[in-house]
Amino acid sequence: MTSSSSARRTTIIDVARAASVSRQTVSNVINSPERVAPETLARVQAEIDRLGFRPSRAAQSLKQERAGAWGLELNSAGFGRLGAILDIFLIELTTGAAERGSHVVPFTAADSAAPLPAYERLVASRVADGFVLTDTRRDDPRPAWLEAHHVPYAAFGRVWDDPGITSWVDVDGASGVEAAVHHLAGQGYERIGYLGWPEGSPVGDDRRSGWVRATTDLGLANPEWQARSTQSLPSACRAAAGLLDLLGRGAAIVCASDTLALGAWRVLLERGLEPGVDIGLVCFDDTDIAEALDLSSLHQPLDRVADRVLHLLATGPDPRDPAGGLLLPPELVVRSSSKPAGNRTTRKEK
Amino acid sequence: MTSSSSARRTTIIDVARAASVSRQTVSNVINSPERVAPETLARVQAEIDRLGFRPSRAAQSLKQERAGAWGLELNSAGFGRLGAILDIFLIELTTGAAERGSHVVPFTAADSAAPLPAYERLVASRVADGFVLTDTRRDDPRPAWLEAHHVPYAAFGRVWDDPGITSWVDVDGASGVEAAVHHLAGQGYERIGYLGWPEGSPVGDDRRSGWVRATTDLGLANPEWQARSTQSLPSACRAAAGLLDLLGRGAAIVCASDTLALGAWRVLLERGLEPGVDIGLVCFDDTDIAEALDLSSLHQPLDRVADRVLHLLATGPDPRDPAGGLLLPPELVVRSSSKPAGNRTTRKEK
DNA sequence: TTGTAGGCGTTATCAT
DNA sequence: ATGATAACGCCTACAA
Repeated sequence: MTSSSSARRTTIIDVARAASVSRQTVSNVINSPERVAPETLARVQAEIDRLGFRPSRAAQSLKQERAGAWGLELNSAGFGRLGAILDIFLIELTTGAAERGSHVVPFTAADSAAPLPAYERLVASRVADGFVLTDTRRDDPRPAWLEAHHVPYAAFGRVWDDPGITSWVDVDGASGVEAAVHHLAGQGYERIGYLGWPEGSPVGDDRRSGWVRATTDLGLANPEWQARSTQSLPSACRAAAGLLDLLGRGAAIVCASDTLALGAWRVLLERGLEPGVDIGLVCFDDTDIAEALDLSSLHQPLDRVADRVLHLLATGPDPRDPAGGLLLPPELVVRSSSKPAGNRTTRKEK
Repeated sequence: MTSSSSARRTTIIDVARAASVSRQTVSNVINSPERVAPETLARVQAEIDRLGFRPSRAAQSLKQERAGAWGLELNSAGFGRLGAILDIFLIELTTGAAERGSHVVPFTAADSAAPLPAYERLVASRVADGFVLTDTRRDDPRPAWLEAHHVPYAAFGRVWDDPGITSWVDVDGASGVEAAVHHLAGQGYERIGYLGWPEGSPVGDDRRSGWVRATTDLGLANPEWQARSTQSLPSACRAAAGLLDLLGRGAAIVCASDTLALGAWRVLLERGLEPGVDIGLVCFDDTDIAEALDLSSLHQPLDRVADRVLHLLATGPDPRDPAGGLLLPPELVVRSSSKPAGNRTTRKEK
């Protein structure tokens, strides 16, 4: 960095002087160009460009009584990192906010189990006009608090506690898994198992329900063909091994996450089976791992989620959408791990 | 979200009225408590707490002519995501900034190859007082531009072009790899190879130099025992396979990244070799993958990097540090992939 | 120790 | 079409 300089940035007054108009006219050129004579407009605009003038955000905020920023709690799940999904979501959100003339202000709560003080600070100091919530959970204290304090918010993830709340967007895990199952069935697989998380997680249960629905619809249902595992690799390997014992070769597995898929992938390797040849594999969340392992996976449309969240923040919940928030379907990215089942007769040549 | 309310937030005047003092006294209570009579202080403080008053950030910024925020370009490498390192760095930076009364303002450049307009906007509108740079590269236009415009900045990553610039912090890749080699040698490994990136990347070359130095120091040097690969898994697998052919069982490999390690890990599995038993493995960047695969890896001290970056921003480059920025050593996290070489005689029982 | 005055840069309102 | 005035909330300097 450099010595903090003395050179004051140019203000609206500098522009006004340079263009020989009042500062109000400069303001009009920026905010209501239609009220300014074309000739004046051009002259002032030229000075604005020449001097590189931009209104001070602080002065605007003060005058307009809005910060022009949305707060985003990082680490609201308490993992100390965003993870592959929120990582990308943050970028989409930041870009989308900029397109709408706003900023994103990330913050962390000292105690992720009791985050409200952090929200309160930002509201009280008027740093954020509202919030984007992520990692919503059952008994999440945030929506109720924000409602009570009349603070705008929109959630990436369902607001579970109150069906009356519609200011959320989520990815439709059930329909995603459903699509994956249909895809695998279309590739010729007839035994399609599910490797998911332990019961009780809303996201996990949602995804599993897609497997139940799709296999039932297709007449391929078998409640035995599933296993549950936490997000640790050893656990995933154990679960995948058990599931593979049940399913046998020529079957397919849909995994609730890429970590689970990594476990399954490892077991396949240990057994000399090749994904997409001996066993079909599709996982959720199109992360680095899925890409690296060339696994078919369900890609979350995070750009659209971010767009919708910003829209909700800007306009409030859509009254045409009274029954609930918006569910966006993930997109299946087909890679080599779900090649047509016919391929499995051909042995791999590596 | 809720209807944007009419309830105006409490201001310093509300507090002044409630406590029957002038607004100036309230200001003093907050900014110079020592100049206020204890009794008055308590009374005013009580009202501040009761009303939940916090100074408006916009008004403060306007008056103090500083935004109280540091800009952070997301996606400056153009990948569309932060990645495992910047993900955590962002959280550390956000937390550290909050401790110092500032915020982090993330932003993206429309064209990550020509990011300066985005920086210029933030400076001109006084949204950010300075910037944290990441993904610094050779011929990076940002440091020079920021210097020229007297905008404070500090980089996570060396500023390569100008050795006179000392406002950066980086992780010492060379010494990290060196430590890894010494660790492996201490575990009894005698053939220690290196799986790195193609020549020409500053970060990669730096890490490789640690391998050269350590193996030379230990008398274990063999320039043949290395392979180069891009960050794609197939490429990593090919390179790892070739390296393993050279090294044979009982050797160890240090990898420049976790993706490369994933490739090596895969090849081991395919050959029925177990990491930490038949082949020692250490990788850089202690990411999810390293954790999931139980690989020993070099953990970057991102909390300290963030702390130092914020310190640099607050105070300017340290004049006691005229020779360059600060290199922090990564910490070796030992997991099962670098168990003592003696273990390799015992066959795995799984 | 406390209070008063002025201004940071902008925009809305109301004149001209 | 353009300009003057006031106000957003706070803080620094100075006055009492």
